[in-house]
Amino acid sequence: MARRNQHSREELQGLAIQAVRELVVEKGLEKLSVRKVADRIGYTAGMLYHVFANLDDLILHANAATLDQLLGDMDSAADSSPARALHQMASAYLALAREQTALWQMVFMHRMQNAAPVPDWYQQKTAALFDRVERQMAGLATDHDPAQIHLAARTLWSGVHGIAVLAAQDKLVVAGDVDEQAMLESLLEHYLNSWAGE
Amino acid sequence: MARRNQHSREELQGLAIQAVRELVVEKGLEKLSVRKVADRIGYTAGMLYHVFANLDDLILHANAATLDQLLGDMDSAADSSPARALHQMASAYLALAREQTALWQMVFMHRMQNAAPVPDWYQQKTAALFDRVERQMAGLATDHDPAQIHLAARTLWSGVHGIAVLAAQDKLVVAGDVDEQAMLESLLEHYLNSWAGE
DNA sequence: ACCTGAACACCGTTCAAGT
DNA sequence: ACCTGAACACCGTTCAAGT
Repeated sequence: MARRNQHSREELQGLAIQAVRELVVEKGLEKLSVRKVADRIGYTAGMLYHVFANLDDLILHANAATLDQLLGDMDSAADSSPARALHQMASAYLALAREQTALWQMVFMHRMQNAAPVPDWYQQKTAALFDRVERQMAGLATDHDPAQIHLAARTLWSGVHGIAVLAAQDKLVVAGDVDEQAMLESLLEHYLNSWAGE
Repeated sequence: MARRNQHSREELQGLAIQAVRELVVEKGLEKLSVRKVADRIGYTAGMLYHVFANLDDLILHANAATLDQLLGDMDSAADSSPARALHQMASAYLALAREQTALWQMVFMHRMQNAAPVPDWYQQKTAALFDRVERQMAGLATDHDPAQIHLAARTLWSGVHGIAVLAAQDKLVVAGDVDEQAMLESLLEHYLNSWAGE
């Protein structure tokens, strides 16, 4: 058999992406396979290679949906004062790691095979994330030059990311005796205190 | 054939661990396989299951060597003043991520299969790392209670870890326009400034 | 044009059988 | 007791061939 034509190319992509997200939530990233994705949507594994370049490409597209969701959450915090906005953005970032651990892990822990470069469209999405932070930092300390703001934004957000890593790990590995939300507040308060000048 | 008996059980373990570390440095974690490890040391894959529980167990043992090296580097910084010791420890942590990226990645990015729990002996090694940090933090602010010191140590070190993640990523994915050493100094200076009270 | 299904080159893991 | 080698149940990926 062949030529079923029940779905357009775009519908097929959407179905596959949805299946990836479901499977990863149900069984975890390490159990994900092209064959299982194909099974779930009622096609063969070979078909997916007509619609995606390979498994990495498929995962990247599934991650794009998660990143868009995160960017949306972070944007809805942008109206508050810079300090409040940064707190809310960090909380949104941590919430994803805690509540959607598997999806968060797929975004931030998945490494490309063959050390293949991450495509441009994807890198732009992750760069957009740092931009949101930088913009708020700029509003917080108007006397700092752009290079200082760039460095501080990346420093602060690396810290937030590190806490999210710990939160995701603890949820998966061992229930830690840590309050990640408290760590987040400690980081933001003390770092910004000193950086923005009290 | 069988019963070659050229190596003791302990020698076999050492050979396998060494082969894992070499292979991961040469080809990366995603290319590592039980069969390749066995090939490199001149045995069959089956043999490794008489000496290790499975691939995760083998990787954990290889990671133990890296963690011991890191703990050693961090300990040799313990003589300085608390603030200087923390800077040196953080630099040692970052140096591992930058210079031994593949080994660092295997320690901090490898997830267990089947969501199996990380064994006790391994968790104690990673806990030892936080202990080193906590001890220095205690020396820095004698008026803070143990719970505050515990929280601050984990917060600061999550930040250091986040910067190391970024450094490893940039080295593998795309040469970033970031100076991670400067980020480290920014984090330590500002966080400790405010936390320890100016 | 769209999709299949078989094939290729791999995996981790187990375990009866050889010495 | 020590280790092999074959087997099992999987992988990602390709592509000639069917409709």
